[in-house]
Amino acid sequence: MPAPHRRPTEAELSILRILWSNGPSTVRQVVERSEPGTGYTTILKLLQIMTEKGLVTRDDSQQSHVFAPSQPEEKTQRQLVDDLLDRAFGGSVQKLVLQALSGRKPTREELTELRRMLNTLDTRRP
Amino acid sequence: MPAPHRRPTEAELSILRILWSNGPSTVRQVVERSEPGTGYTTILKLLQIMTEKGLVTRDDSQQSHVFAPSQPEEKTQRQLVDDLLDRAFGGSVQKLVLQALSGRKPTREELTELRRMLNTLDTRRP
DNA sequence: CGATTTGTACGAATGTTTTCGTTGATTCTA
DNA sequence: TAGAATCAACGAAAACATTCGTACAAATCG
Repeated sequence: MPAPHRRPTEAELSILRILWSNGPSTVRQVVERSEPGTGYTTILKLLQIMTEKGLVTRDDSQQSHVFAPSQPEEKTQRQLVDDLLDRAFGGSVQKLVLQALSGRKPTREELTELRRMLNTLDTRRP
Repeated sequence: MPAPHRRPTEAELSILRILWSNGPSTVRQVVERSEPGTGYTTILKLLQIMTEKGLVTRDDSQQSHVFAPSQPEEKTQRQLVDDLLDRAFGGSVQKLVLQALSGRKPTREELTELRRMLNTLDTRRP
């Protein structure tokens, strides 16, 4: 029975990002897309740990096992942002958005896009 | 020479939050506001490490040293959110905001407030 | 077939973060 | 002033995260 999800560590998140953008992958495929110089067994070990934690699933029907994220990207992202919201922003979405936007200057298009998002959330209200 | 800022760890961030909301504090004051059961020397040690890292400053002119954050809350928050943006959202502010908002249902007031923020950012454009 | 390549498993070394016991100094109090 | 309370310093243990060497199995190739 898969334990409840712990937050992925730094190295684990790097691997998840590769799996999300490239789809289910073998160890070797992950290594190829990792930071150059990262050892094969390092990635393998991490994937083994991630399997134990339930962060990824493993298909071992082939000789080279194939790993896939067990959660959709969005769900993990939401957990991470919720977590940061609690840990650093006292739960204030406004403050978080403000800091996110003040870091990089958003283009007018991005602002428009954000407004559209807000409208969608507003009208879809119960 | 103060080393460049590393990202505060989990425990360090909890302490920073207390310092931000309560102002400069002694070890004891931080302990009182920490998770019940946290040992005095645990907090002391963390504050010593944080002083070395430059995350807090120490006023030792009194018998009980007084610690204060060396960066304003907003600056650290921005570092953290920028960091998460890179590590988990591929730099997309929209995706981050979307996940932040879809987590907790924002009230209409919050949405209004967010729109006001966007407008301010828009009109203050160079 | 025998050698090389490609793969998993595992354990141990290394590094980092968190916790706490102990020591000795200073201050308070009876 | 003696004993109790409060404090900073420090080192080491415990917990967690990362990296890699080694062993051995399966597939591939000459």
